[in-house]
Amino acid sequence: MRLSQSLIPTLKETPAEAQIASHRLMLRAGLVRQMASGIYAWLPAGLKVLNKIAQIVREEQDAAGAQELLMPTIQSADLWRESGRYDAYGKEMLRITDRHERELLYGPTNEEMITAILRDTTKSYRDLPQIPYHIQWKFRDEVRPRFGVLRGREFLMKDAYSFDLDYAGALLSYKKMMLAYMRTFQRIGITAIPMRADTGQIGGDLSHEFHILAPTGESGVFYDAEFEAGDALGVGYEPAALEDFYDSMTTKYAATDEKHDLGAWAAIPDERKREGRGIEVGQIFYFGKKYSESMNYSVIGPDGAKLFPEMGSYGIGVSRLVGAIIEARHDEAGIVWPDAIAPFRVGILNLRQGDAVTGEICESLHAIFGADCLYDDREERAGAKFAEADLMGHPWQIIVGPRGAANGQVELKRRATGERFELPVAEAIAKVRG
RNA sequence: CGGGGCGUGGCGCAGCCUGGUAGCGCGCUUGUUUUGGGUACAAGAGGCCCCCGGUUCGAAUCCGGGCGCCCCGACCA
Repeated sequence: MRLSQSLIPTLKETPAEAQIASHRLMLRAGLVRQMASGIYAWLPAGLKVLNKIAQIVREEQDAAGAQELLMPTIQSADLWRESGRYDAYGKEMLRITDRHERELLYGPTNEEMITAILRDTTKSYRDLPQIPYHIQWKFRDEVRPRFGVLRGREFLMKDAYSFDLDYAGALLSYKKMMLAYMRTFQRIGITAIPMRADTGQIGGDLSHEFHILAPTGESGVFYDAEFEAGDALGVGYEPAALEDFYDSMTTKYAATDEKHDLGAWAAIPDERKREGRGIEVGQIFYFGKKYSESMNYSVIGPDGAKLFPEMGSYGIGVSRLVGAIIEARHDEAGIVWPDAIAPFRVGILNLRQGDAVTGEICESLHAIFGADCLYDDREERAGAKFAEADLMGHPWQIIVGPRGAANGQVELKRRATGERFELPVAEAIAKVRG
């Protein structure tokens, strides 16, 4: 992609409304534009990040045995009356009336709808277990939207729902999702820690929140340093491995300030105590038969008797993750994207636009990296290009100046560490490719 | 939902108190200059001053109403 032809409206100055780092940087780096309070348009670079995160989430959900589908954003009020949540949900739910005076709503979550779908399509115990999921926009009419996409009203969420025949099955689904989540966050390139949580609005009795560590996080978190060493990508879904993994996640201490237990905390050796701030980017729940019973969803068991499935639900805030990752990964100059989700893996900086030698090298690099690179081919000074590349946070920068170009050398800069290497073009390419 | 604040070119702001035909910096366009960390000079373009109503010879400015947005708190993927 050529920067001169792209729709990436970077800003030199910070818009007045943006208070926290991620919001400022998302606006300045041209990822989003606010369209209304808590409602954002995703511009090309922002959408690339969103899509890359969604793709990792999707791959890990699939690996855990979940199946993707897509439910609508608009739902019927009647569905919510079945579970009793239409009245219970309150003003956060955006209620809509159509031309025939039918009551609709913009979905804040999908337990009712997915239960209705399974109720219509699964009749026998042989049809379960199932873990359907989708990645869809949600709307919650927050009293006070803030922090950019971290607390928007419209947000993109992955929500999965598990349906099992009994408690043991439900617990297994829960454990699979826990592993899928840890694998997902690790692949994205951030540290996330599961913490025991209240079940809130959704109801139930087993739940974990996933917090990623960021100095500006909304909640205080306390955890055992051993979480930092975990490697979920090395864990598979075989029963024994899954069991061990789940135990290791749930027996170590981790809590938000709300649930902090001073007694248990005291038992941890001082050198393993970690305190910080966290941003919640996901939550998983087991809630049993709450919806299957209230919505009269049963399947016929092996003995011919009705059986109400055991359910759980599993959310990841995809759009929130974009903001949360930036909170965790930025410096004074701008964003420091993890490699896996950067909008562009590499930025190419032509320090002397119009020069035949630098131009030729840049064009060839551009041809090689294609959509994975952003070629700064603007008629700008070197300083401006450096500043924008740092702002946009490309993991790698290939800096092509007249000095080195004459000798076939370019400068490779690693955004995260600031390391620079003077290299022949071919070696720079190889290094970026890893 | 309680408390506070703000709406003036794309962005950041001044002007408003003490009405008199709108200004600064950045960005944008053109030219010259510069050429490795947001360059300098010059010439330009761009504004229903959030909306409606009122007061007045005259309203960005005063008065009334509305809408939008932000911040603090309570609440939340």
